[in-house]
Amino acid sequence: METKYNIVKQAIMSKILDGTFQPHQKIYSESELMKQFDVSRHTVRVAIGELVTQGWLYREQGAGTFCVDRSEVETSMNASNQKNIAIITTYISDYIFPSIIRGAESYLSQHGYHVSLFSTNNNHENERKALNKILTQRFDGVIIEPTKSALFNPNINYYLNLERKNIPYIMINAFYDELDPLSITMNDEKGGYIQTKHLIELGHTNIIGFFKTDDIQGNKRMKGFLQAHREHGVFVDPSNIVIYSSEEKATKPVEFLQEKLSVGEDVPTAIVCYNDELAIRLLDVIREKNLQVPEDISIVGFDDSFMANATEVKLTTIQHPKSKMGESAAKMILDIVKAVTGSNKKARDTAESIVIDSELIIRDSTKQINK
Amino acid sequence: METKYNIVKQAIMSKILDGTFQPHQKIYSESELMKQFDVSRHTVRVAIGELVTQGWLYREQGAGTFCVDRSEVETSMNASNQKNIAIITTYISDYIFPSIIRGAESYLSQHGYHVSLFSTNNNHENERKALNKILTQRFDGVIIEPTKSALFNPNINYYLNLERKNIPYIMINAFYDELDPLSITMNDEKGGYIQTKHLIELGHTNIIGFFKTDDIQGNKRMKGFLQAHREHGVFVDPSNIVIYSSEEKATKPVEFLQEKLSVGEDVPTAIVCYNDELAIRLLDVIREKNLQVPEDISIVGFDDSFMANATEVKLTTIQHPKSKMGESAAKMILDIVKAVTGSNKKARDTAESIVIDSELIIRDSTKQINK
DNA sequence: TCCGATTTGTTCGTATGTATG
DNA sequence: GCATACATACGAACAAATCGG
Repeated sequence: METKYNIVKQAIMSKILDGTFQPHQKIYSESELMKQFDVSRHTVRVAIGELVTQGWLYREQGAGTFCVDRSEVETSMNASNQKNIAIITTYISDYIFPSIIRGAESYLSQHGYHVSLFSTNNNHENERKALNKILTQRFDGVIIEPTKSALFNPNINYYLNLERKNIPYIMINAFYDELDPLSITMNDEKGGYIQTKHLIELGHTNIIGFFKTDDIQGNKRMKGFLQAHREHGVFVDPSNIVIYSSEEKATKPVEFLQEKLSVGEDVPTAIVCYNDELAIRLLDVIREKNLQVPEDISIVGFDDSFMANATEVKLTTIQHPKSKMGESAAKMILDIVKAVTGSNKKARDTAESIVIDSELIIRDSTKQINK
Repeated sequence: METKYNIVKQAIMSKILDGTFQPHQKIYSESELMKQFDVSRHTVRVAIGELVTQGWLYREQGAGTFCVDRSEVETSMNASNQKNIAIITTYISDYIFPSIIRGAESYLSQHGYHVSLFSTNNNHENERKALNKILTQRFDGVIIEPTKSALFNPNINYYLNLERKNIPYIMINAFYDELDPLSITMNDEKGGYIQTKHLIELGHTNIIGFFKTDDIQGNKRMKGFLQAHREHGVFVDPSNIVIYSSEEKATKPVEFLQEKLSVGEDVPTAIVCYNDELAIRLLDVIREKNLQVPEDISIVGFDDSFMANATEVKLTTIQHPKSKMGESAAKMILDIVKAVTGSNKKARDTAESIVIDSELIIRDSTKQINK
């Protein structure tokens, strides 16, 4: 027990225990300790190394070696360092979510984290169950795609509980306004705006807009839709705005368009869709009525999903980074997680929400109108 | 992560996990490792040091370094019934896998289990990493979609270690023959058979078959393709069979068909595709050549994916249960998990692999030929 | 019981890389 | 840009424990 590194180790221990080194305070540098004990750097490093693995100190390259706050250790130590990140999405298999999940999974697994998946099917009850499990078991962080973000969220308490338990979370695609969380979202208002602007500039004035309004995205896109009309001095026929909920997505817009195209008069020349999924659905309706896209009707999607390219008529749509967004979300949550566990408050405070700019991708489903 | 000591550390970890180093067995001496990795003793000691502090190895001066018996540690750890199921797939975001994952997630979360996701991108190295994590952390069961199932699998040892650790696993879509595991698969041979039979009965005799042959599914579908020809007395032109690997999937088949259609003579009248993804890709090629489906060329897909319905020409294809398969897999693994933990061996022994019958879905991409 | 070969433990010196402030 | 501090890596030496002959 009278090895040199053990002497150094014990000396440092004493200073921690007698309070000379307070939590988060920098201890002597390695070269300082070399002088004090007249030993080599290697010996000092062995001594400090053992104290680090035993959880008394932590090192920060370029800054120094610091004393750990034991009180914090016990709260986070309560579970084995499993390195788990949870992802809650509305749908796992549909649409753009698989890509988002893949992007996140790829980044997280590269950094040694597990990815646990929960899907809510856009249902608050399921969201509650998922949050319940996350609170019960051990997770280091959560990436959440909010369920029905435009409606009042009955699970607010669960989110507040996450905060109380020091489990960081971020939101993607949308966020609950009340919580003011860190988030990565699209600029949906601008998206709706440029969808519509594009059509107006092509000469369209009779444009139907379909918006899913239980998610906040739909509301914002509608806002952009209206703004584009206003700015270009085009009057919006109120009956040209169709709002629907997740539950109605397979029926209401389709039926509305069938009706509208059957009447034969006041037929719209263009359609703004909440997303590509709807656009594809409406494409079928248009085909049934023996109309051509884009000759008879122009149509704009949103999200640039795989669907936009799978059809014969390649969709004009708004770009969505998908797997890149998943990756960004993963990076953001890991940065925060490390800041929390590493008792380095700085990164947490400097983290900022990201709003991704919306850009139009022009393909073959929109066309200049010649009246 | 690419530090020398980390390389050595990971290498030793692998040998522990794949069973090369048995509990209490002596591992290579420091000087041995120095030679093997061509590093200094210091580096070797750092690597071993970390593994010792992490509880994988223990050192005895004068004797050597030994492997810790994890089973002793884990039986006590076992108490924390975390209820985790891991799913390893080749791709998370592509094609039919999201649906499979959703089916499994839905069933498992309803039964109080977590779902952790791993994707291999059809790469053995990534598969190894995933298995590594599953062996290291605590999982109750694993659902695996094999990576390149037709090729020799270098990770067999990891699977055997799963068995040794009493972590049950099942395979979906395909399986490694050597392991003879419980599995849920399609009847791929019949699938290829009825794809082809359908075309032959429509009068086609000049049929190209595209098969991805690094997965076992492709080999079986090709077998069915050949059998259908044989049974109907139709000669197969060897140049009409195109095999490709995952890496070539975006290029080789497309280029082959472009070439074939350019020649102008001996143009095929029908195409059998390994899956819908390829069918859609080839549909574009056919369009470029100003040919019509199904008037000029009939085409049959496989899997009945979302793509089969997204295009203007709805694909004739083979039905795949997708989310139902995920659900079945989830049910099967839970049954086994419960049997193992409940020390009720019966259910485990009675569990049987499922082969799902293949059925043809006839849509608009195939047509009677009139010569 | 002792010897010698092997193996891990401790310590020093040196050099270069990288992050921080 | 610069000094400081930690991170990785090589080389060398001697000490202490183990084990087979």
